Amino acid sequence: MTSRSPVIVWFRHDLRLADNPALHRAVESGAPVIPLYVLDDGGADGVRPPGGAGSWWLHHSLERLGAALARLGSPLVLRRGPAGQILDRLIAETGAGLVVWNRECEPSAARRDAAVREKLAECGVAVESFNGGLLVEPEQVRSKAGTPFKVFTPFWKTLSTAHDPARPLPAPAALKPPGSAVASDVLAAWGLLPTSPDWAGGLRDDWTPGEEAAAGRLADFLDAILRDYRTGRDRPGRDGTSRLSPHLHWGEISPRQVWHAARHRAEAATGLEPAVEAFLREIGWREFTHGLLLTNHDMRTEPMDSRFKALPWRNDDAGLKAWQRGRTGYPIVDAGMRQLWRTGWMHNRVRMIVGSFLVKDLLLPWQSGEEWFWDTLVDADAANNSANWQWIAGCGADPAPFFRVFNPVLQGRKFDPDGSYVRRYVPELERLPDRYIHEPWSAPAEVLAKAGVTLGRTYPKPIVDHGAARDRALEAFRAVKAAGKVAPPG
DNA sequence: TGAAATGTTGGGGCG
DNA sequence: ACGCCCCAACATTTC
Repeated sequence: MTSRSPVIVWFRHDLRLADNPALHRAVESGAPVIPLYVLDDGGADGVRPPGGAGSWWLHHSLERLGAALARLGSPLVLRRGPAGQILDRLIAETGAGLVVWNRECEPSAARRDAAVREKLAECGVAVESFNGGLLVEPEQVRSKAGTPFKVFTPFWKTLSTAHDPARPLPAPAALKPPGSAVASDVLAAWGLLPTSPDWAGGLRDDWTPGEEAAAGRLADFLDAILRDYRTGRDRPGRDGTSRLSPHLHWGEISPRQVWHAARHRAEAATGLEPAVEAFLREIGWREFTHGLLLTNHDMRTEPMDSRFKALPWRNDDAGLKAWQRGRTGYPIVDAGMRQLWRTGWMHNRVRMIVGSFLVKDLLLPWQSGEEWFWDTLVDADAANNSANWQWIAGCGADPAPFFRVFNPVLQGRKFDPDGSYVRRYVPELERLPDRYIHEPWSAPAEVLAKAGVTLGRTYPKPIVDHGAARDRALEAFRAVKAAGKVAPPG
């Protein structure tokens, strides 16, 4: 390959300049660089297109990336359609001799990439791929027996001690543009933003997509939030988590950047080590769920513990709708679902509570929760979303025990003791005293009246009785677990 | 990264 | 002073 023959950098979930191995490789080659993003929203390759909230994020992230690439000298090329065809055409137009990308774990994307690679090889175009999205490639984290870990803790112990995540690569200083301009779609014409109605106001208020904002958020988190992370991360009414999930999902920041920045803090300041450990452990869960995709290709739809296929899920459209819209009558659940609907994100503690409520209290299939989250979360991620739903349903790898049923009142009292989270997202309960904020149905009539609450009118009555629902779930789950058990000898 | 039921303990009121 | 009971606080087990 001559240095005149351009290199195509195919961007996917790596919408950044810094620590981007594929981009770095292209720039190092000295050849002209053509940055490309392909939107395959018809799902021709079998890759699930982003949902509504994800599309909103993608639009803005591409906007930022495009501006940054243009500043460096080679604008981002946007094309729409099946990736293989798009690449063929672009290679024909530009004479590119090398295509580079950072690898994806999601099975249909990996299949697509393998097919593209093979097809390009036949035409004499080289492909190089890199690990840009994980601390360590999942194939490299193995038990002593050489098998993938099924339990998180030993996985993380091995990864964090036996491996040393690579140092982040610098962002390129400049890009050599191709000889002549390459045609690109206009981003606005992709229709990734909502129009009628424009429901993205809450997303705009809470989020700034893009690499610069991601780096800023990491710095703020390390400066101001990390110190109290171990308790603060469980308090949804506070800004106590990193909120990096959408930035990580879209690759605006890499886990290696996060890892090294956090480790550096732990070395520079005393007393931070436990907080850094707790935080990086969460990054570890991301690694773990991505690795699961390698051996569980249908993790999105099929329970990893196949006994759960027999679970007698209910069919209850009204219940599902009440859950989706935050009208279950349980304030902490409704606050969570409304935070999701309004801002495209939900605090992790509350994700567990609403997940438990859907799967255990309503006995509705975890897949319906997965689908709703896919459409509404800005950080919706094939690995995390599926694995975490399976975790809460009890059918995943290293799952929550089936008998662990969250009590929405106790969880509310414990993690939102002053009711600030509920009041922010369920304003019709704003004036209820703390004592009743998580269980309005047990407030005396005069307290409700004084707070302007009429149950069943201004705020729903609970759609299920938690105690009874818990018993129902335990019975259903116990039967399923027992059915698959091998009878003990004797 | 639970909750509820059940068991244990120890202090204090009281006869 | 002592035994008895009550019950909160904590620990254990069970789902």
